[in-house]
Amino acid sequence: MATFQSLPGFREFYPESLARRNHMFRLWRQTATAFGFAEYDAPVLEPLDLYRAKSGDEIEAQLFSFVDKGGREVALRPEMTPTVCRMVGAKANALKRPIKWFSVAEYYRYERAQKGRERAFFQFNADLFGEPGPEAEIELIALLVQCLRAFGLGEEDFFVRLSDRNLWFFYLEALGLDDVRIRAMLSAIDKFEKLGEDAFKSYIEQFGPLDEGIKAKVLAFLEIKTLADLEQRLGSIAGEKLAARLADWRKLLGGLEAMGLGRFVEVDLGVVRGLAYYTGFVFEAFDRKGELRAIAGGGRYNDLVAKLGGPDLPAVGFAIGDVTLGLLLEARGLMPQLVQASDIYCVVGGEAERKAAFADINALRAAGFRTEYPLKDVAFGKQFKLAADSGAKLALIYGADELAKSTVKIRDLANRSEMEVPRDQVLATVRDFFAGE
RNA sequence: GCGGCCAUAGCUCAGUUGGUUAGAGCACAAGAUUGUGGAUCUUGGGGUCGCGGGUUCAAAUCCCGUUGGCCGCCCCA
Repeated sequence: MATFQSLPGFREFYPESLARRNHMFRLWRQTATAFGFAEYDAPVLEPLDLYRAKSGDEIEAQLFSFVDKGGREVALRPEMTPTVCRMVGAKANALKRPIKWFSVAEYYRYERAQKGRERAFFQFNADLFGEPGPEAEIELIALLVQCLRAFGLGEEDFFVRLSDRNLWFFYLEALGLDDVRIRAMLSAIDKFEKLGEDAFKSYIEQFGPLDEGIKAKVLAFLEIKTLADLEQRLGSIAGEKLAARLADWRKLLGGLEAMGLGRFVEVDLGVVRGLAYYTGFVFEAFDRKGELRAIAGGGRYNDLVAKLGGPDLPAVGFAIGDVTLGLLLEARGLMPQLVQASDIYCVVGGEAERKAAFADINALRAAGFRTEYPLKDVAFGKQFKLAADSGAKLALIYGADELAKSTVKIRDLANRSEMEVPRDQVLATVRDFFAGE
């Protein structure tokens, strides 16, 4: 038992788990690149004020923050959004629109670790700046869906819940609620699933009694499951803002439908997303069985770039975490067993044969073939077992017989066939073999 | 930050009402096996029983504290 343990919520990645992590990173990068997003990176340590400015003082309790030796208040980044807003804001005028960026990075939050939640975790982050219309949401939700489908997850495994803070705002406004009550209502709606209908009804009266008719209308709004439902509910309510919003909804869902992704997206106005700075569409991805916490979340944040000192720049973004997605992939058997398989295993007889093998081993490795050999003398029989264990496709046999003839025996470990080639043709023969694979 | 359950080998676990030197399977290593395969058999290494204190002639076992894990609450950017 180790005297020194790793800190709570911080994971150590042994080769097998690092391979799984890299598997995720690889598919995320591949997918984002295919969507035309460019990768960037940024500092792990930031001024504490960056997060205070974005999320308020309460955020500090959830941060790994401290005073550095220069007396600066700093924090390990808990998310990428403020950083990327600063970066984009600083060069907004020089960047081609739309700005489509992504990153894969580690984040740190001082929270109690739970299933699906660690104190240090990785996120895939994608953001699109400079496009105010729902075209941006189409692009991002399509990317989100594809980032999950790339692992082999299907519509039976996950779905995206789509909501809209603007729609709520305009709707509640049309129902006659003032600004303060609208905000209270949004926070209540966020808790609706947990509270249940009765607790919800009393919760929303914390700023005073509320007309039963309004309560009923809010609850009915939460029932909405499709665009047709939404159009029907809003049909009786006049208002330019609501009409424009409805047009955006049609465009967004129509676009996703046209991409063939309609079956992955559900209208669910119960999604409001926390304290957030979100200003329009918001969305979250969940596993279908509802066993895990959110796989991904995001939305529009049109005010944040300006709030952090940049120009007015509309933006939409989302993040996928590695922890919950990892759990889902494990549960669905979609996390491949990524063993480090060799290409070639060299079976060596003794010291003289080893020296002969070394020259070839180095040449094979320089040519990019993953080549292994026993570091110390091992019985021949055991070496073939080691060769099989290594996952190598070929065994190169350097024995006394071969050395005498200046040849090497090459064994195809899959079909157990063997051939003998002159030493100077080993590399060429191996190249041919792997080229033909 | 709050509450519940848990902690024995790298992993999964056994360990009787407190009683000799804490065990098994898997994994790892060596041998059987000096030229051909994921097998088998034999052997071996590996433990401050999470850590600290207490009760006792005697503690893996009982008590207290602490650290860590899992689950839930708060939060979830």
